[in-house]
Amino acid sequence: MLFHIDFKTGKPAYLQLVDQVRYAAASGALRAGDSLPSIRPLAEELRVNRNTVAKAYAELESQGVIETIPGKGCFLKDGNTPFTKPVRQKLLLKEIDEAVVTAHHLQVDRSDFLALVKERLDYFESKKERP
Amino acid sequence: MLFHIDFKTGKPAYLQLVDQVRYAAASGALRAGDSLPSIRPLAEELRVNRNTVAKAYAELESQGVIETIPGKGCFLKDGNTPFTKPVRQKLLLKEIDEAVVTAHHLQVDRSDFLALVKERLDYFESKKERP
DNA sequence: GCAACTGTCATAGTGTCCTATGACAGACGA
DNA sequence: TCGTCTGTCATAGGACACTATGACAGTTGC
Repeated sequence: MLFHIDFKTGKPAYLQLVDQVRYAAASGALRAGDSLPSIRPLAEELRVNRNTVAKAYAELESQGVIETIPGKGCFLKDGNTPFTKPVRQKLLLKEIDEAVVTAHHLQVDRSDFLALVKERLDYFESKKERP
Repeated sequence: MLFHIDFKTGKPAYLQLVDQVRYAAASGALRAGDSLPSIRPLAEELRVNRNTVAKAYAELESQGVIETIPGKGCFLKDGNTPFTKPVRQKLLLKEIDEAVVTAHHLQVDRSDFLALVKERLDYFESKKERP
């Protein structure tokens, strides 16, 4: 099974699912046009309410990650964002800054940090190439 | 004024303050041993309840960022974390992965992403050197 | 057309997060 | 010692987030 909910973390179930779908898309486990599991069976498998899954899918649609067609299902969109390059970079900066600040408090130095970043970029890239 | 609360974002006030103190520490605006603004005056300046500031400071203390001495005040700790290097790297991976996944969905490619990371690292480093 | 599937919406209950008020205890200086 | 500063704790109210239930609407295949 591709997705899993951890009820011990305190993080809302629907957000866990959102993250996992985003992760699956970024790592190539899901590709543009792929259909996502439909709401009711997935809810049953994850032991959550169907509306919890529906909320996750709604959030993903608002983020432009998936497209949902009532009566048919939900599908992964191709990655075209509606934002211009400067806007996209600005959105990214927020998350990068958080990581940089955390690195400072964890006393991870520049070279270690960069090595970690490259390692993760390589990891995602390798998974996309060999699905 | 060093800190500011934006009531429009929906993000809890105390978390905004936590982020700003962490940011200030990482950028060198606050240094080890510096005393933070005391709770009541800061609360008044930020137009929040004093317990909201207290909660932020409590959170920062639990993160090991500051040290609070009842009756005296709150002070920035030196950055020694209680974690071993592998543990610290693992904690960082979570945030790095989030940024990498977001970069994928925003279609920011590897070289642009790395450039942004280096730019931010440089930025924080320069601020630490010239306070 | 019917049955079984898809997602959607309105509603409600439960919990918890966030904030605020008031009273308390330690530290310091006049 | 007294006043005033520091942070702390207990409590409570209000808002909102999260989840759940039930009824609804579009799509597909028999």
